[in-house]
Amino acid sequence: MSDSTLPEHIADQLRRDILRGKLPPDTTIKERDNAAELGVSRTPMREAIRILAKEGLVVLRPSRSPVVAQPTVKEVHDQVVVLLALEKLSAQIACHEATEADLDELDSLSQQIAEAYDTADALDLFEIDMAFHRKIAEAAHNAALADTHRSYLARLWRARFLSATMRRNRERVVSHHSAIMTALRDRDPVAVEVALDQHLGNLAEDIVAAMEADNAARKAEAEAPEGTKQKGQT
Amino acid sequence: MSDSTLPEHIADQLRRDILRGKLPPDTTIKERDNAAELGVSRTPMREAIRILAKEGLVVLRPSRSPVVAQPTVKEVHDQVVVLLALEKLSAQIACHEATEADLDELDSLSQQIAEAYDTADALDLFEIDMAFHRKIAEAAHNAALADTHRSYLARLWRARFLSATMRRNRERVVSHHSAIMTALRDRDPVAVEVALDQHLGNLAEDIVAAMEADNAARKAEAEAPEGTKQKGQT
DNA sequence: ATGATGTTTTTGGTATACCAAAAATCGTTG
DNA sequence: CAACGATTTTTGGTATACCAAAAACATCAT
Repeated sequence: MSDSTLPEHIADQLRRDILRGKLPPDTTIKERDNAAELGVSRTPMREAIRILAKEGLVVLRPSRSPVVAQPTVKEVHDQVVVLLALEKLSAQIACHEATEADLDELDSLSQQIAEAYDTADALDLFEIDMAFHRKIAEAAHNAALADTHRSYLARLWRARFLSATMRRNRERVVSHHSAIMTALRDRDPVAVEVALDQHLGNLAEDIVAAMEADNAARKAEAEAPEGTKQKGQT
Repeated sequence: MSDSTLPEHIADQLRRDILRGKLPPDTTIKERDNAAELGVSRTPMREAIRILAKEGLVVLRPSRSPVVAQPTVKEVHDQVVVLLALEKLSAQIACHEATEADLDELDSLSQQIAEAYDTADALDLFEIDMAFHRKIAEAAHNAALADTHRSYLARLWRARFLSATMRRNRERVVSHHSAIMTALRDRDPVAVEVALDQHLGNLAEDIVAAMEADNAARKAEAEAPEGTKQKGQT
């Protein structure tokens, strides 16, 4: 994923910090300070910020410091709807476009998830799961579709991560994945749509629940800071 | 559409030039020269180029001048597939989310097209048509969906324009639009899907035909250039 | 004390200068 | 004459300097 260009590196760095919660929502990203902190100039930092803005992770305000985006529940829900639609479309197209190699790779990924489910670290597991879904999009052999799907997957990283760590359910995930796989193997567009609806249909509400829990936790923490509440951050 | 920021203005300018064919595919966009030409500095020009790159209108190459993208027929076709899917999704959601005001606006746009079809300039007409389809996406009240849809609409501007100017068919367009409208008024997701399939289903092949014709024309011209080609590229 | 207003400071927007990598050109040599 | 290589030139990448708008702050008048 890491491009070799400096702004991409910076963007990757910031993205990680944002998605992992190190930079909580509403944190200002001052291009001067952040650039200095990373030992780079404002120009590439600026470009990196634009990349993240395009991804929806930070919001730009005219003549004001960009801030880490705080997506509302509705916004995330809306994005999940689009992600689901894109993935369903991908899977349908994949029914007549996927190569055997694609299906084998999907099998492999699905198997990896099943094997690693109990042993692996949640983060690693999550990466494999993302790879599985990304691969479905790629199996349609439609570059635009895969691109847009990947973009949504990335944008929803944090929300999906929250949801996934909250309710891990091995049986559900594994059986859903295998249902998707058999439908793809059968190249049956209807079955694949059903399977995906099943698997991702609850994703929206899971994510909503996870976000609300997270918001509540964050709010509680904000209201009871340890000791003195100094104004002014940094 | 015009944002008030300088890079956006530059991007708009370049986008027009590219989409209208003033900057044909494979033209290099040298940030120094182009910036000087517009009387701005390299920094905003650079940013503008990145915007267009994100939209797929120009391709960036490491340590090389960006060039105007020359999308292959397959690439455009793939994009049309996604656009169609997004618009169908929008319309389906709009069936239970659209307000009366949304529907009225759609009516108005659809009417404008019918009225202006024979009198208006093809470009104006096309703008209205784009507004109609964009409004469908907006009627779903899903910001992410509308955004992505708009991005595809913009990206396919040139291809759709080629296709539209090539085969103008008043009856077809008008009746299709009214079919879409009635389906939306009835808030009937199935009917709206049928109507959109009808309207946009042939779009893919229309565009393919138009692009092939355009490519042939361009190729013929390139093989018989009129006289001197000055200090150009390639 | 409070609100308005002027000043200072912060910060993003833009221009420009400098650098390094990659082409293209030209000269040299086998 | 061709092919290889050094040099020059082109061009994007990066750093920095300057500017303007907006927010924060302080001061003054009511």
